[in-house]
Amino acid sequence: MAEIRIQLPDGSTKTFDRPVTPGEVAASIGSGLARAALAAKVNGRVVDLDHPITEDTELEILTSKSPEALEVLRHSCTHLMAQAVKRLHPEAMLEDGPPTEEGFWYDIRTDPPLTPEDFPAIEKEMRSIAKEALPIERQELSREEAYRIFKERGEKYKLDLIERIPEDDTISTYRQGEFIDLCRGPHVPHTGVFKAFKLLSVAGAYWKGDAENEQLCRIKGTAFPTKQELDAYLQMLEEAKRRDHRRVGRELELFMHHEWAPGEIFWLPKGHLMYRQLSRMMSDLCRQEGYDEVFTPLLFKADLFKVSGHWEHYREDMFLFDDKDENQFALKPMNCPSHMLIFREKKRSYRELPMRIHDQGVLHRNEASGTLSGLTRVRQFCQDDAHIFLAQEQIEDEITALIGLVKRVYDLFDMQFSKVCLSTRPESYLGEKESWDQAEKALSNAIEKNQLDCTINEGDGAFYGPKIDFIVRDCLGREWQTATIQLDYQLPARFELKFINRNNEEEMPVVVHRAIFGSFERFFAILIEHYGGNFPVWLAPEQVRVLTISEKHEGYAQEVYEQLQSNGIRAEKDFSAEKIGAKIREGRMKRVPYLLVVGEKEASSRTLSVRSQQKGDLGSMPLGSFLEWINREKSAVF
RNA sequence: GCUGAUGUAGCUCAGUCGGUAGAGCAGCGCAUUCGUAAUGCGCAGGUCGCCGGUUCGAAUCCGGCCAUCAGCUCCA
Repeated sequence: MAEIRIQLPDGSTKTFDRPVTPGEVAASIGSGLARAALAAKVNGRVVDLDHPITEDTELEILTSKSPEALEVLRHSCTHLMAQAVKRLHPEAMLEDGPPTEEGFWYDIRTDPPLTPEDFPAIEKEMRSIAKEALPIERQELSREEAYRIFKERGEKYKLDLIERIPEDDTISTYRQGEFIDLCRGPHVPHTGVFKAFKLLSVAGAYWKGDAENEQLCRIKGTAFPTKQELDAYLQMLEEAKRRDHRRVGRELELFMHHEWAPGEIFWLPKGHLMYRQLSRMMSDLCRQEGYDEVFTPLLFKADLFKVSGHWEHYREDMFLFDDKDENQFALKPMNCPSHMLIFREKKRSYRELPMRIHDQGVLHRNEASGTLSGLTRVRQFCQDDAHIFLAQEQIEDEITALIGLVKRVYDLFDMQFSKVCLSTRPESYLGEKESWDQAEKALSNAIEKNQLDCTINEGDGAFYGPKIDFIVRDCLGREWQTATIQLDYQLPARFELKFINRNNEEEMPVVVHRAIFGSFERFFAILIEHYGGNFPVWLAPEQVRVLTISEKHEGYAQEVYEQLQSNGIRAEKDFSAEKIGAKIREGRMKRVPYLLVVGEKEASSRTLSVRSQQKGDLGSMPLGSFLEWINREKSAVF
């Protein structure tokens, strides 16, 4: 028999005179490695440790330190959990359980549904299975055999999964003790490797992601190679909760909700001030970028939406009602139709293009009650919305500039996109295939020019045009769409828009829908979590707080306070009878960027002791120097 | 909208077996005048989400509704 040469990552080679498994290779290198091994990478593919190697290969033994092994560990942990659930609830039916970025989940049908109260028992059973150190064995089998096994076990969801496996794919199962699961693997070698896992939540999930189907229990959990890593992760989750915009919003009195206005926001003085700052910043920016700002009606006769297509495609999400004369009215869910009317109001020339209209108007969408959440999903909101009317050949330059603008704005807040997606022509689309191709090309060229790392969502565009979406994460890792750039051939056609081109002919413009923040509400939420409430000075509702050591210094402190006020600084004062430690604590908890301590020393030398929220005690300085300092920070954006 | 959970003072949360409501913080008052994350004492504060039912009696048990939370479907 020919020798098998196995090349290891350090460049060394091992030869064997018979087929081997990665586990055996690991053992031949050292018993420590064999113990630490969770999986292996053979010619770049992650496989089980008992995967047979019959020819020359490149091999890497994966231990808990590699990200691929972590994924395998978590995937295997779904089986551990499923086995535990089956032991405790033999009637449970399993669907699917993949690893995720932060852990794993498994969709399971039980009757009654599982609740968090079941977690301790399941975790206990999981620990006991881990203790049993059951070997995990792969078996490849025929479709019929697989079908028979899961039919016998009453696993109807597994049968459906088998039917959905493509013809020529290998079907495999993994067995550990009495438990068997349909799975392509790979998996860890035995259940003894699980040292640190935790079940986190349970929620409903529609079977096959279809709202028409029954719901299964999605149990989410996470697993790590060591207890320390698990604890660190759980602590990180706790800290993320402290940054949650709903919590910070309440603590800092930025906004509130009331059960009589579900999905709507009461902006309290401090939050409203910040909202206005953001709004003003965006208005200024848009003006600089050649946009004209407008404000348009909130309430329209249904006729408008019949023309725009919203009546047909969006009515379910709109607030509708009749006036006294029984005309049907709707609150606008988007600004685009009004902007079409503005464009159409008079004859337009090619000289006006690109014509850019910015609108921060109030929008209402009747979102399903279960989707509402804090500031991220609301029923009334404003966007930094704009529509750009342009000629087909202007698309690429305009989009290139737009992407640049989006990047500039997010840089300003030190924010990064977790994803940028280009969504292309869907199966059912409107307009000419040629103009779609051209538009998609223009978008991808613009993306390239801006060196954006972009995922292509084939066929995921809107029916009216392709689009680029910008996604950011909140503190809990959930993804939200914020900025968006969408091309539209549909609305110009429906509203019969035209302009007179260079050749004195009528030509239809293309419309670009774009938003940079997306909605102010959602962007606000993400900003809060991004900064953890520690806003930059230009945005902070209270920029400075003057604290007195004792009431003897109130005279001077008042003078300082008035000077700050007259210099346009948003200052507050705390002249209460508390000790300075308590006042500092209070000011820190309210995230005031600068606390100015005024006592005997400061009063006699006419200075201030400055304490920065970010940098701590900065020592004392004259008021003039502080004003200079804070004004520089304040103008960081404007 | 769907599944599950939750709803007690402004906030965070106790409240056992069904017997009529409790803490800390915040607030208010008084004392303290203090040097960089909590001074002390006192007072006040509740239609136990709402409606109905069971019961001699309901925060507690049952039903309906509302809201919130975790997800799902959908979306900025």
